[in-house]
Amino acid sequence: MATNDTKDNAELLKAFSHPTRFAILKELVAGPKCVNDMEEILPARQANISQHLSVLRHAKLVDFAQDGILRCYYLCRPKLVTDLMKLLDREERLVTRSSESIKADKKRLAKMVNSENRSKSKSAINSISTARRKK
Amino acid sequence: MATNDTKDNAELLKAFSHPTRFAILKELVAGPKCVNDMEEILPARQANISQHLSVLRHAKLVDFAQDGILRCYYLCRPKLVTDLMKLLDREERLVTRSSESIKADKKRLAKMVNSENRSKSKSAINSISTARRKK
DNA sequence: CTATAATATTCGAATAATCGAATATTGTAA
DNA sequence: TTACAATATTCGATTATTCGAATATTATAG
Repeated sequence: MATNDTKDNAELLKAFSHPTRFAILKELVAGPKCVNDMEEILPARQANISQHLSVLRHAKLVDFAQDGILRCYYLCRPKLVTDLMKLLDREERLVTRSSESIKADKKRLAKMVNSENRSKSKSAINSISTARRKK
Repeated sequence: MATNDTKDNAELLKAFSHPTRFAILKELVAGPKCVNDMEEILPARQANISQHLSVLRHAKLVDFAQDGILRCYYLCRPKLVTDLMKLLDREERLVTRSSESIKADKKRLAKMVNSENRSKSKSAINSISTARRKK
């Protein structure tokens, strides 16, 4: 059961989560670009862009092809990046829930779990919280 | 044409990009939870979880319903969160590109742009870089 | 070789994020 | 009321990020 790549996932998202790096990725969605080109477009200095590219490289989000003196950067996981961008462009109405609707959910969930496995210990059918404070 | 929500997007992703916050979101995908419940599951102290929940709240990723003394947190943009999780679970083979393939791309792109609008200035059909250094 | 353009790296200083300890708040039961 | 359980907030101290300036590297033209 593959859990806890949580840390890796969080780390990957951290690479996305700086305005300049995000902008770089957005640029690269449109096609490969040299640092040259990026400097024209982004409000950041050469060294800084280089630093951010290095972060993106370590996150395995970009790579580059060298052409003489130029380095042309491209997305090395283009689907991940473009799909993430699309996700973020989507609008989603904010859900609001009442504690009653949540309790109803828990009841439903408990029932399902129950009918799937009648030998497990049951809990939290009426209480909204299933936990007791730690020692 | 809506550009530069870049900063907002980066900020949203920053909310995701801490291991504890990511873990909280993951928990909430399975259903609403009280802080109580989270403390049981996560390797973090009460105050810290509260702090992270506050960050998530400001990012409008979670909200809570109060039931007496309990606060039951839930995802207020569940689709965004679950779809993002799914994206991250996907595997994508890393693309590698040669500078030749990139040049070919640029040529193709230039041709398309050209045939769409013949009056725009053309550039960078043969050079991999389209930019000149700033002053 | 040498000069140069493109890019990377190093190094501090400034800023931001994180966490625990202590304390505050709040709803309810007694 | 008072006490208590659940949660939030505040406050520093620690650590991590970020950025610019200066410098280094590297490929090529001459």
